[in-house]
Amino acid sequence: MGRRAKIGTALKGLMNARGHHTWSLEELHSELGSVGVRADFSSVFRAMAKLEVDGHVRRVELDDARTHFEVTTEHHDHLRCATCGEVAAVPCGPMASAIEQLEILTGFDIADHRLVLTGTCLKCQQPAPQSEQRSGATAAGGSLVGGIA
Amino acid sequence: MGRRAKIGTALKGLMNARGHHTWSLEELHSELGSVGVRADFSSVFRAMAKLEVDGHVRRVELDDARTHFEVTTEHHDHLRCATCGEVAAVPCGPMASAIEQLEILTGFDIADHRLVLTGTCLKCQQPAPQSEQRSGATAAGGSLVGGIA
DNA sequence: TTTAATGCAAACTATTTGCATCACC
DNA sequence: GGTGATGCAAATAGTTTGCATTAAA
Repeated sequence: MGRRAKIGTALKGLMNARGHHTWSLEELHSELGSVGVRADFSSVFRAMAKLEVDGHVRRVELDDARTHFEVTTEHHDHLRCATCGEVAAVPCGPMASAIEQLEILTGFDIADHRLVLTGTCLKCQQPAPQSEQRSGATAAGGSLVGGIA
Repeated sequence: MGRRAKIGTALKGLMNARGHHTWSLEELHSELGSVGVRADFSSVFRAMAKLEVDGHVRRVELDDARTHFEVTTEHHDHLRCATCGEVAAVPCGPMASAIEQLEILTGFDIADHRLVLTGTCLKCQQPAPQSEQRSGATAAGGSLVGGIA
């Protein structure tokens, strides 16, 4: 088996340490650096590919043009704040009946779905009490939905 | 204004001639060719950018890694057959209550959503009567949903 | 003449791969 | 020694831009 799985391990640790969060390869790479693990970008890429195959992470398509990853949990959808960039996980339970209706309507046998919601999070709806703005998807957040992980 | 809007016009014609369909730049480029209009890829790119700004087309993010376009109609979501690649439009009405629930649940003010469904279309659910399989998103289809355009 | 459209080539971004090397069993 | 992990560099894929040219008002 693997004799030197340092990067993969570090990546898993990193991702698990942050609660729900989605990561681009670039974010993973640079965060890894700031945790003291130097690694080539391609190594991060390959480690993530492996983690994906092994089922530890899942590929997430936001509308970012780049691939994001998240730790594998039960299926859920994503809600992104257009202001601060925070990505929250939302349960997809509320979608169930909509999907059922769509199956009837279209005759498709729907196997999977991907929902990306865009909006404004609670914090950013405030008149900015102490300038809570950010621009990357670097929030520690995800706390909005407790029943997910 | 434009003095020579040939490509843009041809593109609009092409897209309108096909009912609902989503197009990648590559598809647009090659289809344009087979309709007899030679154009550089970058010209197609720019023409589409213009059509988008002018509101004639809309950018669609499937999970394809490439950008797709569709003629602007009322907001709807997309359902892709995993077998034949056909992309159908589905009304997003059934989503309304789900989104409402999610707003309450998360506190987000949801402004927009994007839903991509994956499944098997009616044709491909059959035992393949006369081998109806394709692999690109080249269906003339979209007829499944009448109330869309 | 002025302006937008076009073609060609090249830059860019993000991802992916080839290959030699390295660490660990 | 053998196998997988890693780093470095380069290839890809898709998109986008710079620039000179062309066509129409």
